[in-house]
Amino acid sequence: MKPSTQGNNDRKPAPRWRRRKDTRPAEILAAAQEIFGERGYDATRLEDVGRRAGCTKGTVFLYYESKSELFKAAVREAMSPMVRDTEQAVEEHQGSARDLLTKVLRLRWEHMARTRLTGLVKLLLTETGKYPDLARFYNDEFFDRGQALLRKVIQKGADKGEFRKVDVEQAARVVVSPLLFAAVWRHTFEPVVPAPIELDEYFNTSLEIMLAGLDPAHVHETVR
Amino acid sequence: MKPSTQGNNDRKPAPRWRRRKDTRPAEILAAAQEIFGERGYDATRLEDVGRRAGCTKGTVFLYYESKSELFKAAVREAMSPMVRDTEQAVEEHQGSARDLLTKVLRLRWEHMARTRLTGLVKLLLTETGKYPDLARFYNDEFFDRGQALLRKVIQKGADKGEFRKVDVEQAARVVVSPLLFAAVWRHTFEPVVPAPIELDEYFNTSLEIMLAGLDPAHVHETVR
DNA sequence: CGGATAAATGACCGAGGGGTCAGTATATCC
DNA sequence: GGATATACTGACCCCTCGGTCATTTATCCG
Repeated sequence: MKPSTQGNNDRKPAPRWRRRKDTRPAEILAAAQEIFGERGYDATRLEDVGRRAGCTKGTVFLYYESKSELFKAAVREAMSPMVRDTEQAVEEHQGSARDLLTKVLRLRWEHMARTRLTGLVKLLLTETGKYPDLARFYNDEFFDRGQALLRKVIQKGADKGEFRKVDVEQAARVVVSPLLFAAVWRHTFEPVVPAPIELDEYFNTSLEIMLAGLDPAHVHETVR
Repeated sequence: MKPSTQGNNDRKPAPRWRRRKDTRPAEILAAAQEIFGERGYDATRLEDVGRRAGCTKGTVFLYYESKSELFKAAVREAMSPMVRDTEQAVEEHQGSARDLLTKVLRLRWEHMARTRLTGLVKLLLTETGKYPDLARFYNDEFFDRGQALLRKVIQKGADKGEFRKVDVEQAARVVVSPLLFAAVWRHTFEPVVPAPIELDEYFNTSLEIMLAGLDPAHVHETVR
């Protein structure tokens, strides 16, 4: 006798799959976030996403219209908490602009370093080049909001005399670039390079430089 | 009589193509640099490269082994001058470390902002993720050399007391990140966003912040 | 001029993968 | 324990694109 199932009950040969209309979307989304993050947009096969989510490609299409819609959903779900947390932090903050800037950058850093986000941030920065609608989506829904926040913080610091007078818009970009660089680095070069970045050292150094760079104590004329 | 050609000479019906064994490689390389830069690695069709170079896909393969070899050649040709110039600048420099750092960063900036390089730098940072050999190639042949140079400059400044004591390796990364961010930005988001970055403003602001950030005049303790 | 050489072509191959859908297995209801 | 509804499957379609190669055609040379 072929022991088709465990135990004495040979009536339920353990169904090959189950219906879970309500949990599927989340399962698929989680798998998509992982795999998109690991391999990038193009290299992600929907069949693999399905497999990791415990279903088939067909099921993926049952819940998401297309690859690019799935991607957007994955990004949205992963990034929203970060944006929300950061906006809240700015709103509630009492105290120096220095501390606030530190807090905001650190919050972003934590999110990016410790969640599935790393991979997705890198992705957005990079592979969206050939998909203008994805680029626009990311820019409008996330990047711009983040930058607006940073501009606000820097402007506030400048007004209170805690920061130098700088071009606020450009400074906001300068200040995030180390974070973005880290995201790109980790997912592009770290895997092929012997020595990994010491992440916390890197972040702390970048914060040091940024804070010192914005400090008004400076009276050097810097560039000609 | 069928007027096969212009004028009186009906013997040379304008050849459909010409032999140019010696100029083809360069033509193809130039086309490849442009198109890779515009569209990224995957989205680049060798047929399009051929067309822009004035030949067919078949001819491309006559001079380059494969797509990835063509890509490496394109990158090598585009990046070498920058690396060479920068290394030379460091070698020959007399004067303050501040000036040297400024010079090196500005040199890189000029190269990246004004040549076909922008597109390729962005590419390397991004799409190489799924092609480990390309990532390794770029890291070994270019990125590492550039970073070594920056470390040297920063170390020198620290030794002479012109810069603060910082984690040199991390600082070298922080200092380039605005440049890399700009490369990514221009090729990913600028096309889909109304207002472009004011490039020179951006660079100057970033230089300001970096130089001030490394200045030893600072006695704040910055981060806890 | 005409034959030899080889540069260039373009039709072709095959793998890969997004997207579809007829059929099948599971859940539910009576 | 059917009968019905539908979540899920997996084989299939078809297009794209890197890479190949027999054939075509420009050029060289005697």
